[in-house]
Amino acid sequence: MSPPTPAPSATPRARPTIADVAAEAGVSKATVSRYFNHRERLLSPDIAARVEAAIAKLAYVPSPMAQALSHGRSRLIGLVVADVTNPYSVAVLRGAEKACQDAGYLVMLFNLGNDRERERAAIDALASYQVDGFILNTLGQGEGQADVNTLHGKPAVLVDRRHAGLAADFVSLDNQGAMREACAHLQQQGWQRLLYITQPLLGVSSRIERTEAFRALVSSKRSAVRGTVLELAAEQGDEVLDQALTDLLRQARPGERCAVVAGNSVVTLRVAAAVSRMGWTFGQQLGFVGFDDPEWASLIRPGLSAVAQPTDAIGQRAAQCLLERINGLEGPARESLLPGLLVVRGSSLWPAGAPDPG
Amino acid sequence: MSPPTPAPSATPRARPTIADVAAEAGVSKATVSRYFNHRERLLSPDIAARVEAAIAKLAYVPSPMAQALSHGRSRLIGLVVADVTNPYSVAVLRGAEKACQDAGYLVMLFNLGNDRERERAAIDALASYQVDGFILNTLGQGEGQADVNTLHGKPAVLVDRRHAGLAADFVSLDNQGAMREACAHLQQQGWQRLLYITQPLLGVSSRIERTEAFRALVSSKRSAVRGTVLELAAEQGDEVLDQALTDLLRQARPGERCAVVAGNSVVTLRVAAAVSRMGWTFGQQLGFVGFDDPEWASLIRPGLSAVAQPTDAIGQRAAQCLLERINGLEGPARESLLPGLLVVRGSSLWPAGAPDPG
DNA sequence: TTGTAAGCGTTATCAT
DNA sequence: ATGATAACGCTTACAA
Repeated sequence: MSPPTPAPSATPRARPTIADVAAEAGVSKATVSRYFNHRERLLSPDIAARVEAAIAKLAYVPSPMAQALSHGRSRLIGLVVADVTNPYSVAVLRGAEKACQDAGYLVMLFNLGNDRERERAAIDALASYQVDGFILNTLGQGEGQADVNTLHGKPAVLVDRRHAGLAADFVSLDNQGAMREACAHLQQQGWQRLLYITQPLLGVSSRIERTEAFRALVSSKRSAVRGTVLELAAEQGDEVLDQALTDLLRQARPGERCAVVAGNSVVTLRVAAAVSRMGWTFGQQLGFVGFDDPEWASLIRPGLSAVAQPTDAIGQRAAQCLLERINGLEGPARESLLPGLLVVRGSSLWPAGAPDPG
Repeated sequence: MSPPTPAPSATPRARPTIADVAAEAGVSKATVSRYFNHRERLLSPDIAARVEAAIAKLAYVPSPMAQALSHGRSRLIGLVVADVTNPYSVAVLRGAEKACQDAGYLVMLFNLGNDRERERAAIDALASYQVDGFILNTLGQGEGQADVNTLHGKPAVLVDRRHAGLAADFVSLDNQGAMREACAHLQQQGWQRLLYITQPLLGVSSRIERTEAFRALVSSKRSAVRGTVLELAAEQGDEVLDQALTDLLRQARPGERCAVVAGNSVVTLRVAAAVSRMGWTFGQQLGFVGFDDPEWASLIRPGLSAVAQPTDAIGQRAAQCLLERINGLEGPARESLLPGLLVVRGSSLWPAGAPDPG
């Protein structure tokens, strides 16, 4: 309907600015800005309509960077991950990213590559982009440890790992409940001698909590099972693990059956390799339940039982918490402990033909 | 040494700006800016020293957003991933992210969640943040397909998947070479009847290239092996796969041994599950080589042979290409095809005790 | 209700 | 070699 309006500038390719829209609509820049920010409160319908038409015609989109510079909000969320290679982190990331996108935020990712010294640098870099908040799944240890000051006054939510000096919202698997479920299931199936294998604690809260929960369970008066803990470092050779498993069986009392609880899928992988090396079969010589439920858990005969983490929900909850804080919610740090799901497969079942556990 | 200098402003917590540094050093803002941008060319040593001291004292860090607004560069790289859940994508992401960080760039991540319609929205969102370039690992299909216009004049590099309408640098596994190596190995080990299983092609270039390479190999005059292709969709039930495998063996000529080549680790997972269902053993009833080398490949007895992708190198090369373009490199689109690494495990070895393949 | 003008923190073009 | 000053695209007092 309207005649084509050749842009006055020589380069019509550049993104239109708020000034272009203002000119097109015959109003001031402020009015266009108000169209986006305070439309209902203070803008007459006819002017609003003209602005809207101009915006549509020029396909104008506000520049978040300019908005950030002026207004101080960037619609950006900084996500710091200890290790993108870790499937758990990625799964959480996915949930968080989705929730953020739905709320109109973009996620800036920073991967620590497991280098704890880079944590502070990561946060500073993100902060320099005026991110509105942080989602942190990091070590929380070492030189560059994050503290309240580092966050430049922006809210943060911690995922999976608490930080000593940081009173922020915290979202994680209910480690204690998950451990209780795993051990109760093993015990009920007749596995009485348990070995919990974890990566080195190194101050990582989730590892510590799982280990403590395990210790509490096996040392409780009412508990019928015995238990030991093994910290297994990546640098340690397979002999260490093989030896530990051999010892486990050797030290069992007559008739006492042994099972391993793995602290996460990294450990699960090593245990599965070890069992393969020994020529054992899960559910026979050795029972097994692992934290995390990797896609290949059902491929290891006769299927690895696992406590699946609600990773997507954790990510979404983290994003939700953060967005609430960004929107001004005050109050003390909150804690969301989400329940795990015990997936029972062959590795933890009492073998058919064996004497009944009851 | 120097006496404490109480900040004149009431809020000493705010990040220092270039103006603060200028005041502290007793110079103009322009001089401070020059200290960062054209230090060597035009700045006297003594002034430079004063500026440097002020910067150190105030712990000043330039604001990338303001720089982006003014100068047009954001030191940001937009990374669009079809699916963060895909370990391949993540591995590449990791390599790219590392290279970008080393070059002083930050990575903004956008996950499509395999929704091809969101590709355009992702690029627009990233572009609105003035990203200096794009790394794209996407579908390149559907409504929101990226084209040159979408990129807002910013350079892009394509990873793993070509786009029809996009003449950008391209980095990927050498699919043809990898397929040749996989098939040659199988043939040499005596597997003569091959079934290539791929996810539905759907216009994805890597899938198409692998499939075409396979077809060319098995139909070549000099080839001693026969071959078939199966497109297996996620929606299709396991019966389809089980039937295909059963047919494969049934249709083999007497003495002809059958093997599967899997197009990626998703397919590998399904094939491994199927073989487990049938009670077969890899390397016996069925030979196997898969594209991608997931961490659990060695756990499936007797070990799954695989063509490992140089994911880290692919990511780094992608970042390198992009940074070169950002720094002004002109010229036609380049192609980097990186070689895969054949990892031989039991699944593709001629079983001991079987008649010699030679 | 709408317009004017002063920032936000940089960089770049002028002068000097 | 250094200092004003005008952008960059937007928001928001303050005026009208």
